[in-house]
Amino acid sequence: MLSKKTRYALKALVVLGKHFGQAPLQISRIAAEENIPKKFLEQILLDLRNSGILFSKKGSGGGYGLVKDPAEIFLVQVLRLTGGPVALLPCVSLNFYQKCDECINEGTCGVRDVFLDVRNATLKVLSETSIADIIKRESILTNSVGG
Amino acid sequence: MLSKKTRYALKALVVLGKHFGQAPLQISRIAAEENIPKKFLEQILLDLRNSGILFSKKGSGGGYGLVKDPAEIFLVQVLRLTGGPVALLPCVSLNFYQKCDECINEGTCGVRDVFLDVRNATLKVLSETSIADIIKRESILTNSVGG
DNA sequence: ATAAAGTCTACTATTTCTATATACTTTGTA
DNA sequence: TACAAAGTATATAGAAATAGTAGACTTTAT
Repeated sequence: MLSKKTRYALKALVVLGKHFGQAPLQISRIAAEENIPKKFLEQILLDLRNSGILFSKKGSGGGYGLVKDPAEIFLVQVLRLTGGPVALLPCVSLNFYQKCDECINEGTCGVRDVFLDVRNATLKVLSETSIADIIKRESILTNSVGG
Repeated sequence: MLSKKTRYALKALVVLGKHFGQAPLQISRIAAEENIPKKFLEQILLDLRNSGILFSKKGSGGGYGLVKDPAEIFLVQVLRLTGGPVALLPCVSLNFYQKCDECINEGTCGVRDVFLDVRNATLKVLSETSIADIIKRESILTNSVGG
């Protein structure tokens, strides 16, 4: 499962994506709009800023905005920045690799081999989908409900 | 990430799969072979027995064995029995569905929509792969290293 | 009878996650 | 220039999940 941190980050980026190119948005506004605890969101957005995908502006009229076009922010990146797991086993992770404590021979481990396939399948979706795609999907879902 | 419980369960089932049709295997032997804490493994195997995929035999000469052919035990099932997550979001899980606390409209949530795709991709691999497949992969990996 | 195995329940320790608190800095504007 | 609006930074607390351990009990083969 994704952590709440990752989920909140995705939701916030979607909101920010909808306002790309406009004036920065305040944390409190995003928090209210997406039902996210404000103080928690502060930390998350700060992280995202420090990793370079958001800019911020202090003081009155300040807030956060996307540095890049939402079409260029892919979900893998967000998961990785917020520490969310892509792989289901540490020994199969590209960015957070760790040997499994109990494992005797990683090179011949059949379990590992299958979860490499799982990781690749997951990664394909997450690395092909951007924040802009999520926004598109939302508008499709909204319109198809409406009529 | 999979829990250790799930990992240990998979490893144990692979060992048991290799001995399918033969005399039952002792917990202590599986634990030793796979570097799994014995007491922890006891609980896990007991769970798997109570859910019907293993049989057990008490007393001297006792132990555990697979009820079904390893070719008929698929990884999805093991993950679900051991509580491991398949979906990355609760609102997208088939067997452990939960509404996301913060979510305002599930039906039009773009994040959810993407993670439905992710779930389907993952599920495809996990529901097509059996314990027997893992054993096959292991022998392929072992032989390709050997020569 | 005894020893080898599994059964069952409870408990504890550790870690990770989620959230909150507090004090500080920058910036716009009255 | 004071003040308020915003983000910055770090620490800490609380909660939940995970991992592992302990101990007493039951069944079965010899």
